[in-house]
Amino acid sequence: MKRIKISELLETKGQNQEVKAMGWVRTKRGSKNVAFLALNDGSSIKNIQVVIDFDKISIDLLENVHSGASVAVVGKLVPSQGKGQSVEIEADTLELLGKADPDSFPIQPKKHSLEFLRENAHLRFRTNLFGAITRIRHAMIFGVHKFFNDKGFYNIHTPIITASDAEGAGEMFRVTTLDLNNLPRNEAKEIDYKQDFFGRSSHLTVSGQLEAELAALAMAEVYTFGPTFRAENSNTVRHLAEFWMIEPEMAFYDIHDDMDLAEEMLQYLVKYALDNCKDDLEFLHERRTKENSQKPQNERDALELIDRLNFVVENKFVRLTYTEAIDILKNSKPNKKKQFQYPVEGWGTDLQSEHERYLVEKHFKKPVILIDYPKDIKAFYMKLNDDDKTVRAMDVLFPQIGEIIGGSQREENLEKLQKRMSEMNIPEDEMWWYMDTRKFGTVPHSGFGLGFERLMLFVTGMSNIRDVIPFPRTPKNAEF
RNA sequence: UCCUCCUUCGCUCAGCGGGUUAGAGCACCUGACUGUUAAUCAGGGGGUCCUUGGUUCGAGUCCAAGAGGGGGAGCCA
Repeated sequence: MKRIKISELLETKGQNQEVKAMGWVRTKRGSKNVAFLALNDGSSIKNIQVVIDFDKISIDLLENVHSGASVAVVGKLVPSQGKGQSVEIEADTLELLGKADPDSFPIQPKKHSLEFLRENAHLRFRTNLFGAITRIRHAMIFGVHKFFNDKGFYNIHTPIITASDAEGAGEMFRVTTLDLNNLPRNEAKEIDYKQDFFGRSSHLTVSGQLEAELAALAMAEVYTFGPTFRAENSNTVRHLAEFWMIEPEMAFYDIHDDMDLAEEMLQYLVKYALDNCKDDLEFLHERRTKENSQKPQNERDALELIDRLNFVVENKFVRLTYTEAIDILKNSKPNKKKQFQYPVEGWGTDLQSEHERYLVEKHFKKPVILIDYPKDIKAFYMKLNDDDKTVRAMDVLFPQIGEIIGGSQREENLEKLQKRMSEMNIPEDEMWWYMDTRKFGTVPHSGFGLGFERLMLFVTGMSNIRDVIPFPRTPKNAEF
């Protein structure tokens, strides 16, 4: 007999038809004549109730059925006599597939701390919370590809191992097959990477952008969606050493087209979650609301989760220049009252996260896109404005997350690019292939990077990035 | 990397200003209960109080170092 997914069973009318369900027991409740199993198979946040009548099934069979055990049930799908569900299965046979010894199985039908579940990341999929996050994560991945496919973008697999360490997006993980106990040296006593696997020094990618640019300057509109690695010693709720990044790159787009695309994409993806993950979002909404009610008034969310998502879908993002932002911040109450840890003094320094949070959460109360940053605090490939002081960079700032997107119009003029590279000590000879696109048929083009897990934080309302990726990689942690 | 807090049965947490046999809820086991909704009620078992060293007549409690973890900051997506 063929198994039917629980999500499908829950949508079906109970008409005494014989069905088979397989899954993991969430809870077991019993009384003298009858027992109830809440069964889950990952297809939905909802469980199906299995009714065990001791006249039909021996009570001994239930001896090893505890939370976490896997079972196969064959029985009749009937309308439920109880209140919490519309249908249930009256079991005719119950087969224990795998027991879960309650003395050692760590996931119990109760609230666990997120820290505890992180240490049990191999089993945390078995909880309502991580089931919901996992389904939403899948939907968002699918939504990303659908968005770009519908717009005629091509997906490009950019390399995960790269030999260019010129980009400066962050510290890199070295990739090598050299014997670390016996490193080959050249005449200058330096490590001789000529003898390494690729014949040169190589690393895990920190961004697919440069390669995506190469593709965009032929295919016009492309995007990458792949793993990205940063060997920075960042210990925060917003950083991972291994994360997934979405990087579109578009020929013939200027910075304004770039911002339009970023805004459209974020709204599309949030709406995609609202439309496709209703049950899971409602669960997360409830959870966050409960959590909120236990916080002091001034730390509570202004909007509840689903309202916050709707708000982003329905409202235009605010756009302003870095210079305008500095003016607002300089004249802001917290700055005058010296409540910022880093006072806003002059033009030219980067904004601290407290400043970004003030703009988004207090001043505008909307997502904000900042443009035209000072050139000295941004990367070499960003297009210089006519003022010679600022570049056509844009950052999208979100409530509670901070920077969710960083992007720019790229410098397409060869001479200007070379000048910036020499100013910033980027070796041109390693980047000959990048320069070639500016030599041959260069065009204005733009792109941005979206940290997928940061989007997941926003959509799920979770507060730690380690909880929105199945197996987080952070400093001192690569378990599982 | 810096600042700060935490580590007590399987889980979540109490534990006073050092002083008898270290507590509770959940889970587990036993029993009760006419179909329960993280069922309920009664009883039971379960602890190298993170590790090492120190102070003390006496340390879960105080001090030091180490390990692991949380939160904040920096770097960024």
